[in-house]
Amino acid sequence: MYDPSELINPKSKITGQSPFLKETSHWYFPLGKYQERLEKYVIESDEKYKWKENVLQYCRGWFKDGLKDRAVTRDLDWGIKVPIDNATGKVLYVWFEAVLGYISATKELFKSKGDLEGWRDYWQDLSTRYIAFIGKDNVVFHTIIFPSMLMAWNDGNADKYLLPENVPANEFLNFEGKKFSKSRGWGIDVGEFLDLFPADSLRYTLASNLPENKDTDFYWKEFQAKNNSELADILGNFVNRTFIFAHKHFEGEVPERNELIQIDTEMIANIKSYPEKIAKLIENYKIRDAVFEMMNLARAGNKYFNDSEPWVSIKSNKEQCSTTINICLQTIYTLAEVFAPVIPFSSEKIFGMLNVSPGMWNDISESTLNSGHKLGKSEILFIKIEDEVMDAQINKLGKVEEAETYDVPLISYEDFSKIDLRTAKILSAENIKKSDKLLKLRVKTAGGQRQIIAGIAKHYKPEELIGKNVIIVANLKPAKLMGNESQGMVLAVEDSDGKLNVVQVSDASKPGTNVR
RNA sequence: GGCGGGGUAGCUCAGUCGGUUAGAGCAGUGGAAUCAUAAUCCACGUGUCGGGGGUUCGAAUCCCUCCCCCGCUACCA
Repeated sequence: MYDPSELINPKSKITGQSPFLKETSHWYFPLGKYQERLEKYVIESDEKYKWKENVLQYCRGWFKDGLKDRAVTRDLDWGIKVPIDNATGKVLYVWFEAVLGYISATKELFKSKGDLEGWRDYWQDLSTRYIAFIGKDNVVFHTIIFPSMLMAWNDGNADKYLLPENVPANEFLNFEGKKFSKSRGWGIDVGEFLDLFPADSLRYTLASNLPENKDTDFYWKEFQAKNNSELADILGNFVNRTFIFAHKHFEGEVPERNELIQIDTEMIANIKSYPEKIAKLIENYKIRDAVFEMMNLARAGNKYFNDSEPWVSIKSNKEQCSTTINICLQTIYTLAEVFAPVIPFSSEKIFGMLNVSPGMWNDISESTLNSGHKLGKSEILFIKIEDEVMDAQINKLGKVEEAETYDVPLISYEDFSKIDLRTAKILSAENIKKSDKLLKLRVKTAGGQRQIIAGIAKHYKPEELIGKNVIIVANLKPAKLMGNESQGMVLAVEDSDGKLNVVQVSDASKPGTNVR
């Protein structure tokens, strides 16, 4: 990487001008003044709330180098103008302004609701837990810069702002092995995505593969697999088989829970332990593990259903069958509760199918549903995504990428020099009988006149070409096209409409001039 | 260049302040069952833990070195 001042003879790619140094002045934030307090803040927050190791490392690195005062203004003609008199042409540095934008946005939100003070609950109420979920590139702005700004304000004002309790930064999410890039068409727009697939399927896929420890990728195939073999096959099918069974054999009601045998008590223990386990993981920002455990509860449900064999006991021991279905339904209630943060729409559907309203997480118990409670209508929760649908998305990507990639074999200068390119003046042009593509041209070039057959009849009328100065490949081996010998080739390029345009040169070049 | 993170099974990822035969899900192979969206359940992993060197009774884990990927490093948010 070069410093701009080290470049030799630099030029702007756009204007061709050379950059020059100029003097300017800026407003600075005295970050150095806050180092001690910031270090204390980070250490204490970590002790209290257990910060992530990578986040701590970032901070330690900055502290070790020593915090330097930072310019918080820039000379740009766009951005947030510095709101003081002698600051014309100055805008706020993005990270000095963006973090404040979080507060402004909250204020705006409440203002639009007609509540001018509501924003304070989020930024100033001591019971608020301020947690910054961000990507790895933003760590220092949320652990050092913004907290120092808030400290500065808090020092001089009565209304004090909260500092983040934790900044559980994630790494980056990539797309099909490469970085997202709007300009290169690599990725998919969320809105577009949601037109095609359910939000919950996306939410589940993202949550179960969150880049908590390192960069991860979104793959269409993985999305399909997660939707089909986890959401549909494991969770969806467990819910579906239970509901169908209850409607078919128990009149759509929650059946009695009778005498418990070992697998019953084991499953009941799961209903109690999973929410606790999942809650703990979420509180420690281990979302992936939490999501995995959510699905494990559905797995346990399937296993319980399988091992209990209600399709056998319905005939031989209806009381036991009744117990099995009761416990399966309680499990489904629990699944709806624990899955709610990840797949809220499906969760709501399940509550509807159970004909109950969602409760509080801490109230989840093994007997939330009373026997005799009437169940709602059951429906399929997740539709599987077919291969063809997925392939269509993948193919779409390939096309964009192909068009953008320039990957052709290199040739040596020697190879290039073998090609004899010459200017040529078109003296005459005429259509060739029985051909709708070819034109017969007479051109003047090096070595006198010659005949060239060009495949441009669909793009030019003969008379349009006469007198044009073009470029030809002069040493191409002669070939016969539709019975006419062609002694060379005219260069042409296709425009965005698919029309061919012959490459032209100015009249100043004598016909036969070498093109280099 | 400096700082930080990462490189572990076909794929996506856990595990890393040294310690029993390195794990999970998916995919794959075989079997069981048939209530269910042909869904479910059970069984099956000889992986150069990026390469090389070192410390140690013992290294994916600590140290050195090299390679590759990502982020930050005063004007993209």
